[in-house]
Amino acid sequence: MFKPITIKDIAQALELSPSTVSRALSDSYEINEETKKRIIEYAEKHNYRRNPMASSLRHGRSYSIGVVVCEVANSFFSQAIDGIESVAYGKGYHVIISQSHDSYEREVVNIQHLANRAVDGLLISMSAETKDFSHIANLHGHGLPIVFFDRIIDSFETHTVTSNNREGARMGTQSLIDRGFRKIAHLANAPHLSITAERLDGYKTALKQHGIPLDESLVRYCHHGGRVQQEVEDAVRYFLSLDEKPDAIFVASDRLSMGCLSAFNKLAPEDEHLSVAGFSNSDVLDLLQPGFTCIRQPAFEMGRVAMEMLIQLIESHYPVYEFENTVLSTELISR
Amino acid sequence: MFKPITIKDIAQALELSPSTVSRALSDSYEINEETKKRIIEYAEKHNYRRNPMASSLRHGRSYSIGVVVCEVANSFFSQAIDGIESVAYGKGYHVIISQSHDSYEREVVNIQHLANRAVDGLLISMSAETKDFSHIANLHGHGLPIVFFDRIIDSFETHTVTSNNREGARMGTQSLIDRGFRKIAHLANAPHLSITAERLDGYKTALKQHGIPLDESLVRYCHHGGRVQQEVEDAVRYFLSLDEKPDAIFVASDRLSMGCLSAFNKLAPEDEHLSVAGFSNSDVLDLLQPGFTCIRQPAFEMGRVAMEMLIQLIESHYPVYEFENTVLSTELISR
DNA sequence: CTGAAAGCGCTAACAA
DNA sequence: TTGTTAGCGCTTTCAG
Repeated sequence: MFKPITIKDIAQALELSPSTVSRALSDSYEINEETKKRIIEYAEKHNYRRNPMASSLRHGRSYSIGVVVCEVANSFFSQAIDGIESVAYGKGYHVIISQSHDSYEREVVNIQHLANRAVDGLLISMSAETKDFSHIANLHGHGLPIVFFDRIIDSFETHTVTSNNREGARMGTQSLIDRGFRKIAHLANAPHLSITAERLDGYKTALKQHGIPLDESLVRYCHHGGRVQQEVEDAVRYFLSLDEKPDAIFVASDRLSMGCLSAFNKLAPEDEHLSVAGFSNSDVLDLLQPGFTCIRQPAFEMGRVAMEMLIQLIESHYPVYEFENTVLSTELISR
Repeated sequence: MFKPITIKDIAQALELSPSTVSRALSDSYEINEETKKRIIEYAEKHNYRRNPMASSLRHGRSYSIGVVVCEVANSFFSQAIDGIESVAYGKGYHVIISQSHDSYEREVVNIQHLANRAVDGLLISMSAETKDFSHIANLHGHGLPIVFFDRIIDSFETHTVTSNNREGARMGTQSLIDRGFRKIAHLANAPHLSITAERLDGYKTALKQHGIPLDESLVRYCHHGGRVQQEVEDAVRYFLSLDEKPDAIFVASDRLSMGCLSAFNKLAPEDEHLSVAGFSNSDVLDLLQPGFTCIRQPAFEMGRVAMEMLIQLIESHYPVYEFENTVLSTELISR
């Protein structure tokens, strides 16, 4: 049905060889200006576009990269994707987004799908469920360039980009302490995510710095990262059921913050109040909950940096042995 | 660097011809079960994957489709994408998502980028800015299968999927009327979008049915679809400045609803109240604004149907001349 | 400055 | 049941 014009067609029409046309179209210096002009004009007139598949096959490169995130309907990730795209387009790369929905199984399928040469490299933020990394190890072992961002794993020798989760969590928790709260709960993400441990650590540090003893019963994990609202509700209900209720909560993520606020609205009695601070890149949350103090990650920047690192890996002609672990700083937005 | 195993490698190792291997791997009936087993085992052991580029080049098909939406960080579109993916994966298609950010220019670039054989077909929801369709007309004219969904244009002979915007808007407006409001404003999307006209129409119908005269000054458009918060604030400020302020607003979209609620929070005096109803597929909005009545579109279903139609176009061996304009129904969620 | 030819990996006639 | 061959569209030596 859809039969685009090829280099051969142009060559025939202009009575030249395909190689000449190819060269002219990539603006080779060894082609007569006159001829070049003729070719380019003809190509434009018949709106020729290079067949990317043939080109890729020839080069052994697809000029596209795969991004694996848990979901795109998430301010943090969509901002990161914008950052990725901003670099990718500039360097002539395509971006293929794929969502794991925080399911291990889907993550495996998607990565497999992307991997075999359909992409030149992978930008991965781990799913909340993933504990076994062999699907990635395999590809990485065969030399597929991979950069991890945000939810990283350190069992691989490669570049990573994260934000300063410890410091962010510390600042967030401290902001609650500064407002006079002492019984501060922590609503955490899935336990085996890198960000979960780091943020928990920051929370603990803040408590320690102010001589507040850590109460393990005030820390609750959400194994599905809040994707299942039920688990958030369970956690909030648990907090509300305690003899000594917490007077504030420090929440580990965007989605959890939303879940937490809405669960609280639903479960708590009218007159009950609870102060919440947490990680969030959501404008909506800002807008609708003016009192909400949040830790903002430089998501766009993170995407940008990750993509730049990936391109560096892809385009390097020698194997790379030195890896960077970039840590960007977070920002406290309090009101 | 990354050098995956090819059919030729397998053939060599097993002392067979590439074609035999190829056939075995696509489970051809004409290959000896014994040989087939050997080949498949070897392939699995060395985890062979078919090079999609070569395969595509050969078939003249990429088995991937492009999706063009304004943004993914939007409940409606991310749900629609989930619907699209659910069908696509089942049928062996890849989904390449690209965001126009409601900019005409980016839409043109993205579509160009996707079009030339990198994809077998396109699923498009128009950007708010787009008035000129020649970039699409061109491709469509050359036979590239295209299905429009949600924000459609009817200057093309092809399938479309929308929801019943008129009826949704009518129900939403009526719900406000039922609650006793008479001065109902309408915060509309960009004027040249199909959905804008339809929703405006539904709003008018509801007013008419209840004998409320239409006051044109109560209708305000957002030319950037609410992407620029300023324009939403301007509209809200305008409503608040009227001598006869509206007592309710019917809002045309997700993003506008958020913008509107937050602008109102920001601009209106404490004691001022305003009832809002509007189109929205956002869970967050539901959660944080319990009083918000919304019109929900079957986004997932819309994606599903659009993708099925597209596959039908792609896989049809004859030119298709009969086109369907599917309209799915919307749902009123009131509280 | 231009052309001929080979080959990226895969598949499908055609032959055997 | 298996092999041979040609070619998808593009690029790049190598040879004029």
